[in-house]
Amino acid sequence: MRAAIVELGYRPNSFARGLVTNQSLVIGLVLPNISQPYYPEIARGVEDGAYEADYSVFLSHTASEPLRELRALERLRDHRVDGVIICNSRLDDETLRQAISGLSPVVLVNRRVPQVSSTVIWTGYDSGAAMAVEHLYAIGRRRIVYLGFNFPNEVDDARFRGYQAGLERVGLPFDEQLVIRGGNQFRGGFDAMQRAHTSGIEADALFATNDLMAIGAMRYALTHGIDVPGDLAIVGFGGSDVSDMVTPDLTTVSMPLYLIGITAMQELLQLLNGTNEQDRQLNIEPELLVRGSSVASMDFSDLCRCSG
Amino acid sequence: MRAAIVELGYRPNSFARGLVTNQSLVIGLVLPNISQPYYPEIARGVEDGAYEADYSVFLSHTASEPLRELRALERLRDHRVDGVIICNSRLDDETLRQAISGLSPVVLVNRRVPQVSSTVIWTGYDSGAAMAVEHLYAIGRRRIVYLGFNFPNEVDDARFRGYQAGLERVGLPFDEQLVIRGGNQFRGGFDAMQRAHTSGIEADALFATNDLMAIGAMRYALTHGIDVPGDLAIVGFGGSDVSDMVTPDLTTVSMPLYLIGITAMQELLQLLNGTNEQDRQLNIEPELLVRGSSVASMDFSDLCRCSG
DNA sequence: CATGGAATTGTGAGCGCTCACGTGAGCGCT
DNA sequence: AGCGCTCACGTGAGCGCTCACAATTCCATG
Repeated sequence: MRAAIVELGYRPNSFARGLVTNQSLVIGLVLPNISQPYYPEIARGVEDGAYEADYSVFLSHTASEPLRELRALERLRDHRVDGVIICNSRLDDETLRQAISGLSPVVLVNRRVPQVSSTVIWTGYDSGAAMAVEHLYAIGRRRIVYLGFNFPNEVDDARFRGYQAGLERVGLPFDEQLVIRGGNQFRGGFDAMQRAHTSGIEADALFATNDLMAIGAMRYALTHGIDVPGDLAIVGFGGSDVSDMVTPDLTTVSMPLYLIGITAMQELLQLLNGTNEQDRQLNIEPELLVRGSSVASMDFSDLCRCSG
Repeated sequence: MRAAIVELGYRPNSFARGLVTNQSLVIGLVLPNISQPYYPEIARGVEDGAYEADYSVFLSHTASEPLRELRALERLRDHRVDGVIICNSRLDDETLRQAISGLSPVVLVNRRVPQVSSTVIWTGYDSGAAMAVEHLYAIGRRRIVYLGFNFPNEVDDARFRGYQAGLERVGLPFDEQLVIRGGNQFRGGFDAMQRAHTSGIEADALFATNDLMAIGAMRYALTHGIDVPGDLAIVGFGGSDVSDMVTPDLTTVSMPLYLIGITAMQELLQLLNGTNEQDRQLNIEPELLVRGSSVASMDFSDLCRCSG
């Protein structure tokens, strides 16, 4: 009998099974842009966690458009997914609250919504930024620039608060003039640095809200006679792969993205099993990788983390 | 009546519908590693194509393990997906042939399997590599190193053949001594370049089989008194984001990854509609981005492609 | 040897949909 | 008015599974 099942290649029909059990063994992963840094690594964590637990994952890319995110969520509901992980939702609180309500177990990554029952995974953006400031202080820097986004963003705000908190902790005054802003890519960092430089800003360190902007700023500095880290120590945020391919290597606050992904998945599974109560909030702490852009160069091979 | 449907929030049950229609409006995307460069961009193309056509996509990451790929394919079959896109399959011909046979419409990306009915999307690795060689020849270089993988790989082979073809086309002799190999990451390129340098290789140009290795080699060169592009012109392959964040910017053969993804999806949709016959093979040609690592530096702002 | 209870096997309803079919209304024509 | 036609609508079977319950088997015990 059992042998016959194998021999005839019988495979249960998931539609029929789902129809009666009302579960699909599928979860949905919603993120703004799968081809932006960070997200692939989170997705990998989610995928690995799901694979272990015999779940499959729907990938929904929203192109950072709220409307598309909403449609994606609807589609997931129509497909009767068992749960959903939403990264950096672009929906406003009210819309998100409504969309979630029909979806049962939901894990939110890097987004907090009041009065919604869902687990939240939050990365220590604030503490990471404070860490960067303390590091720069520890190596003797006293005038630390904050390079942030030139548009409103919850995550950039959190890092900015962390920057301020870090200054306070080491006893440095906050100076509005040391805050510069630009687009969230390489070019944004380059241009912001250029404006700051030509307007004669006085600084000996720079903390950027993400790695690309830090690299852009570093590029400007190096091509305009500013030595890094001699004249200007630079720290980025993200821990992206690029950060150790530039010269000098970029000191960066590294987020454990894979861990975030797999944790989100595990939390979801526990919600599915009923092992966990709702409304948990988990903080995942980043880590400071000290490299050549903040500390005078050592032997290259000691710094290189690539395994080849 | 129609109003009542909307008002009561009725949504058809996809299980029941699937049970009778035998289609799921879902396709599977199988790839070795979602967090490696290139794949996210392909995935984005696939997702966008699917979204337009009201399809959802299952993401299956195989961690480059054949066994896991096989299990992923089985799971997709169990979920009754309507079609599958497989990128760079790690399965051997026979296993892949069997796995595919139960899956109906399949689009293979960067993998050709004899005697299997499936559409194949193939990137012009060979022609792209030849393009790189011709470019290096055009700027006066005559001793062009090939930096490849130190393990067997179909795609690296194709680029190597292209390199040889390029040499032949411009009338340069192939020299075994100019072929160096290493691991497929930054460190692999760095180390291979180091070995070549210490063993006293004579060369004025280098073509690497991917961007990371090219950047590794460039890093070694720059930190050991070899001027790039003065003494050594370097061309990479891939067109990854990193390539224009290093100094100097890396000349690279850029693959239209998004196009590959969306084309794969469109081919699959046509297979699903029966609009297309099986066994098509599509070639997608790469493009050479000439930048600072092969051509003496111009004003930086002209070279920067970032929009910020 | 009879009998109770556990273990195994068998049966059928129903999950929510689609699709084929049957019924009846509606229409234009003679 | 009567006929034949089309079209709208209602009805019911069946997709393949699970789960509750009935039927049967089997063994251990009095």
